[in-house]
Parts: sequence; C-alpha cells; structure tokens
Amino acid sequence: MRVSSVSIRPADSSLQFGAPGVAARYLSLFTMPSSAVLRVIQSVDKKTVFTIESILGLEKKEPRTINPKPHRPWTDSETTQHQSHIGKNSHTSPEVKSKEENITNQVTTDSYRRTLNWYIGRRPRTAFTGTQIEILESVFQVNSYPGIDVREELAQRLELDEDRIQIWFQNRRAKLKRSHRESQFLMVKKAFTDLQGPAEQ
Amino acid sequence: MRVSSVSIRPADSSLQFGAPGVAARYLSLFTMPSSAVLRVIQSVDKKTVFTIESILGLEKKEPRTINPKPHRPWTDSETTQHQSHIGKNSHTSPEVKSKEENITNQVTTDSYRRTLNWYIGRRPRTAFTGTQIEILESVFQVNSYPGIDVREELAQRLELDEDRIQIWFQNRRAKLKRSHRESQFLMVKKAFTDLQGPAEQ
DNA sequence: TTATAATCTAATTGT
DNA sequence: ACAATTAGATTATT
Repeated sequence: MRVSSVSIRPADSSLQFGAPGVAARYLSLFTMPSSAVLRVIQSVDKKTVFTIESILGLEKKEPRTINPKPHRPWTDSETTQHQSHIGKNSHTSPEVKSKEENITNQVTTDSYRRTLNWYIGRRPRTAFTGTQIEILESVFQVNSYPGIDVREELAQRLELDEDRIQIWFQNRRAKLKRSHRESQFLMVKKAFTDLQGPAEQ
Repeated sequence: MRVSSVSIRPADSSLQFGAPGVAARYLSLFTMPSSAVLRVIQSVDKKTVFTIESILGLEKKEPRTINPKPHRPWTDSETTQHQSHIGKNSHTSPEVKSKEENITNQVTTDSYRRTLNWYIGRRPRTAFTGTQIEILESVFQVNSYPGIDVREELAQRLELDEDRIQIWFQNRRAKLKRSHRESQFLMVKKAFTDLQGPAEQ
C-alpha cells in the first residue's frame, strides 16, 4: 500500500477523502475502523514519503489502483428521493404530501437529465434562475436557517427539490461566513495602512 | 473559427438582492404558520413588479424555458470577493533571483498590481515558468489529486503559493477531462461516418 | 486568438 | 451543520 498524499498532521488529522482519486487509493481502508487506518498510515509514513522524487516516480512504485464505486443515491433510488429529510427535523408531519402534481414533472425531467450525465454519475448541476435566486436571497436575509416547513414551502413555490433548497442555504451560509472573514481582514488592513499613511509626513 | 472567447453579456438586470423592499415583503413570513405564507405573499405582491405568480412560475403559459436568466454575481457591483490571499506571496516573476535583493522590489510591484486589481477583485494572473510547469506536469501524471502535503511540498520547492498549486491542478484536471470528451466525441463521430460512408455507394 | 489562470457556485464527503 | 474539496461553467489575462 502506497501512501503518497496523505499524512498525519499534528493539528489536522483529516484524511482528505473527499477527492475521488484519493479515495480510490484508500478504498481498502474503509473496511477497517478509523483508528486502525491511522495506525496503518502512520506505520507507512514513518520516514517522510513525501519527497518529490517519490512523487515523480523516481522510486519504484506499485501500479495505480482501480476506481472505486462511489455512492450515488440518486442513480437507483429515485423513489426515495424525498425521504431523507423527513425524519431529520424532529417536528414534521409525515402524512401530507397531497401536492404531488408539480413534482412528477420535475422527476421525469431530472431522470432524463441524469441519463444524459451518464459519464459522471453525478447530479446535474442545478441552474437557478434569477428570480429563484432573488427569492432565496430575500428569505436568507431574514432567516438563514429555515426549518423544514419553510424549505418545503419554498421548494413548492420555486419548483425545486427541497434538497436543493437545503444545499443552497448551506452554501449560502458558507459564503456569508467567508465574506465576513474577508471584511474583517480588510478592516485590519485598512487600520494598518491608516496608521502608517499619516505618519509619513 | 471559434468564438469561444466572445461573450455576450446578457444585459444582466442586476437584481439588487440587498434591496430592502424585497426582504421587507417577506419579513413576516417566519412569524406565522407557513400555510399562510403564500396568501401573504400574494396579497402583498399583487400590484408590485414581482407578481408572485410570475416569479414562482404559477401562471399557466409557456413551458419553463431553460435558464432564462443565468445568475452572474460578479458582473454587478458586488465588491466582496476573494481577497484573502493578499498577504501571501505571489511569485509572478519567471526569473530566478537571489531572494534577498529582489524580494522587496517584487513585493512592491505585486502590491501595486494588487491595488490596481483591487476594485476589479481579481488576482493578477500567475505566469508559471517552464520548469515549474514541467514539475507540475510530472506530478500530475502520477497523481492528479495531490493532497495538502504534496501541495505544500510543491509550493516550497517551486516557490509558489499553495493556492496556486491547487488551482493549477484543478484547471489541469478540467483540461484533461475536456480533451477526453473531445476525443470521445471524435471517436463516435468517426464510427458514425464509417458506418454511413461505405453504405452510400 | 488561444490557452489557461482565476473565480463562482452546486455538489459531495467526512467529521 | 460545517469545512474542505471537487467538477463545471465562466471570466479575464497573456
């Protein structure tokens, strides 16, 4: 087993499994508990595997491994598409679902688009319209953590899956946090330059 | 002749997401049961520019066209962009220099260019040297998903910012996938014409 | 003009 | 829920 791109860092022990290629190389590691995983990697990593020489293949390496079978929930379980969020926010009524008319049309369209994206096996990127974004942004300004009921309402009104709404708010929150960090940095920088500028005369 | 770089700016009507009027109309959404939400929206919006019917697509008319208005936030006056890389070193100079002498000159130049690009909000394009590209390509052949450790190692060796390494690999993967798609398309096209060609005589 | 660095966003994954 | 990261699309620079 070759461990060339994963190391145990003292502050950050995340294994970077988000990348498909990385996951491919460590496919066998998923069958054991993560503590055992750490031991394996550490034992391999005892002496600095991360030299450019090793990366460039100047040391003999084993051939590349095969592709994994990623988890694609939407490829085969289309009927259980909306089930995932029902039980999440403890207070939800499981019975309503009386308004299925808008959904059927969307399901067939999505299914068609999924077959078009056969080569990836990935959900087709949702392209929100300007008005959809507008509504979502307006709601976000008031409540950036909408509950399941508001999300369902928005999903119906905007003709989107509730999952898409959830993901959108997730990413929107991430974006807000990012911009907040940046503005803080700008304030610090401005304070610094303001302190330095007038002192020069 | 390809026209890939000609971009028609779609007169993006700059939706003013921060406008208080839009948010105000939805301010009361979360203080009442969600069943009443729609009625409020409808009643409030009956005579405004946004008829909620049109926004939500509830008016029965033409089937929904695909992406009537793509969202391009960077074309309008959004000023909060990624500026978190300002403090880092960005080596755009292709020359090998003794670092102590030229670093001050380079830093001032870069800082000047950054301030010029400030309101544009875009990092100056990094010009990789031939040897840098060579090393990066070599690493890419072995591992197209380098983890944080390899990226840091490369950044040190090549005297580049780690972010630049990451972006380079992202764009390199996109390029590979693009060429793969094109070759696949050519193969399919060739198979088709080979099937059709001999049959015509 | 072309190639590609940079940016943005939706989606995914592990914690 | 969040942070990191990916693909994909697009913009903008050399």
